[in-house]
Amino acid sequence: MRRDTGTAKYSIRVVARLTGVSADKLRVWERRYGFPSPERKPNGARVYSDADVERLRLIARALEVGYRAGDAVRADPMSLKRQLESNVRVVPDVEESSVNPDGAVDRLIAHILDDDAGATTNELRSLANALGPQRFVVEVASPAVERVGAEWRRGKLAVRHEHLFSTILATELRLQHSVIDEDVGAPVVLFTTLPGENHGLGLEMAALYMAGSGVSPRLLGVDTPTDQIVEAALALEVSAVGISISTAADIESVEAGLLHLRRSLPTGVALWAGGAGATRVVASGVTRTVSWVELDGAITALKESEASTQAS
Amino acid sequence: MRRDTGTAKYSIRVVARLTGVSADKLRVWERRYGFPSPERKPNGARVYSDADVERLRLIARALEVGYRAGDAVRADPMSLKRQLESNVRVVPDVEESSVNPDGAVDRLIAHILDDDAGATTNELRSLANALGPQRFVVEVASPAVERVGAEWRRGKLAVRHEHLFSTILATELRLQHSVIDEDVGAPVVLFTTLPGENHGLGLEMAALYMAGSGVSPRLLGVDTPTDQIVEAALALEVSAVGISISTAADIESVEAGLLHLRRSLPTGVALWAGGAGATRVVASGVTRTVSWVELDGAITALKESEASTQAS
DNA sequence: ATCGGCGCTTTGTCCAAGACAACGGAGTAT
DNA sequence: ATACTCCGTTGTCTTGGACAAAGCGCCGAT
Repeated sequence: MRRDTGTAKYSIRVVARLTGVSADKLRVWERRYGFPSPERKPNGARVYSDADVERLRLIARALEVGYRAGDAVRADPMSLKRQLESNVRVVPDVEESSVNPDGAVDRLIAHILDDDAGATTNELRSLANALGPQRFVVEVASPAVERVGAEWRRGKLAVRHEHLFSTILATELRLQHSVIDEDVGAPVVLFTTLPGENHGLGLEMAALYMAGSGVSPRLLGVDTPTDQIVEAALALEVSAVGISISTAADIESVEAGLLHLRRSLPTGVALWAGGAGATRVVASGVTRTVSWVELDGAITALKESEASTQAS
Repeated sequence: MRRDTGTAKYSIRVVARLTGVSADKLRVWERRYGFPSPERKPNGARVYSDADVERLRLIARALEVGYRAGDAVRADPMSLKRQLESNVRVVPDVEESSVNPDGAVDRLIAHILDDDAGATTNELRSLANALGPQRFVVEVASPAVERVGAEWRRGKLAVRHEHLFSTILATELRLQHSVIDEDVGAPVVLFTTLPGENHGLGLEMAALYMAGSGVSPRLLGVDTPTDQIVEAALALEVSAVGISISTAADIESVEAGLLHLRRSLPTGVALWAGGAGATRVVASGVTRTVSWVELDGAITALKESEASTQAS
């Protein structure tokens, strides 16, 4: 992302906020381990790059999982990334210090009940750093959204709690997303909702999930007319279009919208229907991606067909 | 507060958190003005007392109102307290900066027309970094939103362009917001929209603007029932509630909602109506903040009343 | 084999003094 | 009045050093 016109530069304070690594730590790591060694302004002030921030986030993740600072900072970023993705706990058992997605949702609910936006944000951020994009979406964000809905139906949470949580989670999802670098050759997928559908959290989660698995998501916001979806898909030359459908959606208009989309989109462009409301979708030519595993399958299939057509 | 020993002791880090005065500032004030001059642990680490924290809070409030640091730190605490209670504003309010969006908005429109999300993001980010939160909102974000609406009405931009731009701008606004740290003692303001209102960009802009001017905004998302707004306001102990109203809003239900809010909220809690649709609002007890200057005025008034009532 | 001490190492935070950019006020020239 | 320069103020950044807490590894005793 954004590497064409001179990469973004960050001061030490901004990097500290973006990565959760204190300014003191950044300096002492530089002194001891040689990374990060940012450029300097004429007066000596450190100027960090996007690449620095990205690698620092990786390191922050490693630390949360149990790596030792020196090892994580000195490690080769690529292999470190592989290590983290292979999901291997370096520290064997660990009385589940901070990385316990199960208790995490409980903690989040408690913070929301307290109307404590700051604590909720902190919890989400450290979880996101520890787990990485995909696990964060699958193990935290998605269950938390369901749980909030359930607690609301049980009457334990008020509407305002749900609103507050949605806002905070959406912010965190976008923040995480904005830091991920895009692969240049990655297939592009357009995410949006049909007219009348105003629930956008599913889009944000899907987008972050994709961004972490080598796909370039493009968000078009909610409540988009079908012809506009088609136009955007053509203009962006996307490989697939993802539609998020909530439980509250009117199934008939959804079906109609999906069929219209399927007819209007080029056959080479896949059409995915995700979200809790997508279980009811039966339209042909539409891939249902209700669970994250299914979404994963769709991504894999997309990449494969991409690779094969590209070979021609 | 006991005599010699036994009072609570705080490390520099804790004091920074407690008072909102950064550790750097604490040290440099000590060096320059002689206060605070805490005791030391054998190894030299500073140990602050309750009295230090109390006086620092006072100083922080004085700074907020416009005192110069050196004066406030050196001032006798008792007379400083009296000064603050007498509700005198030292610094006159801010002169409105000249609205000069350069060609930035034009460039943004061009990028949106190209469906170029990356370039749009780049442009927005560098503008935000260059201008700072408030000027970014006033001189870029706000005019750009208006301009996109105008171009859409002229038929130059399609709905999808507007959706795309809204998504990107909202992301950037939240990103900028997340980098700002909150003042501890800052008044809290709740931002949301009334039921039926789904346009949230105004909220994001207002929130970022506020965050840059010493107020802690709390976003509650769009389309919130009035009783939920009231509950949230009470739970968060906010000083004001900001309602964003778009041009498309139904003026009658808006008026009804505002009146209901005004009746249900404590009299001490201000009620602001902002956004393009707020020009038509006539409800009494509601402060109209249609322009950014008006919002500034409301913020100033809020801080003043805050400072005077806090003298308990 | 397991457990409890005991040093060595790692790591994060704190310290001191200095530098400087951003800002505002005061004085001066146009 | 307006614009300009100069200077004091203020907050944040810098370096390199110090150290406490926690982690880690080793060793001997049970």
